[in-house]
Amino acid sequence: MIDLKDLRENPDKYRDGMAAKNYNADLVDELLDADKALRAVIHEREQLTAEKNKLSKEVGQQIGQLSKQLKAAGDDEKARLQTQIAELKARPEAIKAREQELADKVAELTPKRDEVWVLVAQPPDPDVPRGRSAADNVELRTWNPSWFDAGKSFAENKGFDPKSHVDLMQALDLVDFDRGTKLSGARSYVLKRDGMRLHNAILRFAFDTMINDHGFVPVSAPPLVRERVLVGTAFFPHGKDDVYHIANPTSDDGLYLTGTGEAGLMALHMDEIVDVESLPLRYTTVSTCFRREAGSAGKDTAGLYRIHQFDKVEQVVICKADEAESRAWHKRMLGFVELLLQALELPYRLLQCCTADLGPKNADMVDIECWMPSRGEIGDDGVPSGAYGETHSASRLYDYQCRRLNLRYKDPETKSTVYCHSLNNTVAASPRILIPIVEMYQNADGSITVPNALRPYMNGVEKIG
RNA sequence: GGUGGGAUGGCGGAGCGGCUGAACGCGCCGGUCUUGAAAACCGGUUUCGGGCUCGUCCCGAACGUGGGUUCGAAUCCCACUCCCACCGCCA
Repeated sequence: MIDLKDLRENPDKYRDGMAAKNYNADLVDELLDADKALRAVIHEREQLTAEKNKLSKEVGQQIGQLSKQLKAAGDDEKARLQTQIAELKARPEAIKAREQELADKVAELTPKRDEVWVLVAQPPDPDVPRGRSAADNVELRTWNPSWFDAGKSFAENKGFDPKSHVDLMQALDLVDFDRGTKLSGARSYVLKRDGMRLHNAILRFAFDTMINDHGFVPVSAPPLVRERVLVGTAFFPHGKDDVYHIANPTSDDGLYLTGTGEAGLMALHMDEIVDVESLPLRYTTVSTCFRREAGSAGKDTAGLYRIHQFDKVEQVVICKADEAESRAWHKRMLGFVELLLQALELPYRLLQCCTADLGPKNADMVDIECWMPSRGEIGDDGVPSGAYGETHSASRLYDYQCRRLNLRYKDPETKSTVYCHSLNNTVAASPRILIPIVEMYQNADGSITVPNALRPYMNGVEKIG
């Protein structure tokens, strides 16, 4: 949700922001018009109400007195009192009629304004590269473990051609797609044996680093939430198609399954004025995430890349409304993930998302992509080139989300209540991250070496298969 | 699924037609006292909207949300949303 005051003062910033994100910029002017119309009506009504109140104070008590007298009065006095009361009542009653008209108008115009308001996106920051599509994202930097030279092919690095995670894991009975589909349809899977253990190991490792190394507060929040939560966290209305709605044939509890732990973590303090001393709030959670993947039909249908349900360790930071602090946290949160991926010795790159790839709520977003040998173009020899695949996404939202969530703190300097800033980033999403792990750690014989960092979480197992 | 109770400021909690933007307590801020602190005492401390002579300024509105009654509603009536308790059912 954007700041309407700022919109009135800098409409071009929002028009341009919408255009940069490939959204309909006309919505900005629709919002301006709706805002203007509503305010005009509110202003007139408020003035009338004020006048009415003033009159009440002046003549209201008199009317009360006269009404009492009327009851006790004799016939001749009755007529006089009645006239007097009628005269006194005339003005407030005239106001009332007009006031009612205006109140009706407010009731009509407010939802109209709100409907457009939630659709206007946060403008991208000026330093975010402008682009037309994800193809215009900019690589910031890459990292590779000592044993992997990114300039060479997988075979040149390891002495054999890579198998895909699907082939590797199926051969070792770590995953069962057929039975997953039997139970839950397309994009479903069953993890088994050390496949399930590896999945758990990465989640536990990621969760632990956030708690033990970076001081985040571990949380378990409901993944089943009210609509209010998803509107507040800005997943609705834009992303409504991608969310599962839970309902019975006979009743609808109005609950939705969250697509990320971010929703629950951010909504924890919805409608609160948090103590400024408690900021920045740093939360981490591990939760199952549900996504309908509407609109991605036919994309990444094979394997564990794009699935309806997965588990994710997520980090969020809620801090003071300070751009420098917000930006610093963004960098730090990316750093936490880099440490994790380096501990896992997975090649990755940081990708600055361009304006077109941002999503409505973000001012800035940096993705982290891990190298996945099975992705990319398939060569003449039938071997895929390998490619980076998105595993993490770090968003900087300023107060856009907290404004919707009505999440504020009292600034001791200015003594005013201000909306917090919020940020979020993946720590580890599995099983997607099993793809680079399994594929990078595969051996010529089809076995999979367990990354050092995960062995404590696998009861010391060093190799699968 | 059934039956009750409730929703008031940062928090707790009064008020139950005009004197209430709202008692009282806690918290917080400032002051007095003190070498300093605590205690005590005194004063202050809601949010939202609008205005311009942008000032620690003026005006207005708001007691879950929306409507109604009334000259006047936190207070009465209706609907909705949410919370709580008990019973049943399930674990």
